[in-house]
Amino acid sequence: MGLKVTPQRQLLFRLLHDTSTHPTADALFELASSQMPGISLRTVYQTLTDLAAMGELQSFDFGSGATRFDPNVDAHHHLLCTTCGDVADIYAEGADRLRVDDQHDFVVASTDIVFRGECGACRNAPAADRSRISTSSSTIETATRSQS
Amino acid sequence: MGLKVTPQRQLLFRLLHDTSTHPTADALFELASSQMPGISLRTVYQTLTDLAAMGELQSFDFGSGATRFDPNVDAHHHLLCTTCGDVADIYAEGADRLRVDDQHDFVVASTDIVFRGECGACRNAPAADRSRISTSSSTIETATRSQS
DNA sequence: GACTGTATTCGCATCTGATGCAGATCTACA
DNA sequence: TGTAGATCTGCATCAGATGCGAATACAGTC
Repeated sequence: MGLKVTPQRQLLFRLLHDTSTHPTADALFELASSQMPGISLRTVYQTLTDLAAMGELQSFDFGSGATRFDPNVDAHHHLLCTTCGDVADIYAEGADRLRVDDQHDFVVASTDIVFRGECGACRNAPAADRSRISTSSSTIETATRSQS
Repeated sequence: MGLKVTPQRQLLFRLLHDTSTHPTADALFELASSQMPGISLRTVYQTLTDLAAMGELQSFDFGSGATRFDPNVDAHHHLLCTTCGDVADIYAEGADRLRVDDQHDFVVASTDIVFRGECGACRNAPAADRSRISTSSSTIETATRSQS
């Protein structure tokens, strides 16, 4: 017995897979609300939590305060632009050769790698434009907060 | 003009450097309160924020919901035990050979690497002990919720 | 040692992200 | 179609974190 198919779940699943950003629950709620007025933020949280528990999503926290969700469940890593807050998936070269030295008695289950820096769009954008960028994507709100 | 030397700052600085764990603001507040009753949680947050801004501390968020602070400001990485929530510093072999492929137009400023898994203490601990320890990890709590 | 300007501390209010709960609603199966 | 049980929703609530203003304490000057 899997999860029941409800319009809310269908919508959220579709929205997640249609976006290349890594939206927060709140950003997803905004998106969903525009297509299904009345959907509850509580439902968004619940659905995301369920999907993550089922392994259909990965969830991350890049220190912005809000959890981000990623429908890409492959072993992959992330680029985080500290200017606009955008997150991109990446398969980093050399990641499989990382080692924890033996003096640490530790069994590694997974390895999270986050490259922080500046994306091309932000580097090329005039300073004046940057604020515009950071308010126009769905990840925005995180970006503006992190700059304060 | 640097920061003024106050007893609160001296205490917090000492506590941070005396501990090998990576305490949260709240944990540090508990510690500080035992040695300086009356110290304010607000002061702890303020001091940690100041020190981090000055580069005397690194702050991290491993997805537990609470920011952790680390007086080790060298370029280093972390082991996170998903059972007990403990964090250890590590200098991972191969980290300097990680590459972001050229197709990503991205300038890397820093690289965060977190190895998630189980520490020796938890692996060797009797099962009965684990539940006592395990309340601090958010990943666990997420997993258990999803089953309800 | 006393004085003074200013940084710091502290308590309270408040914000954001997230979750618990219970009643209303809806899905899926017989 | 009827029904059991899952799901949705709104509200209350929690934790971590921060803003603000008044009280306090530090550090430099005399």
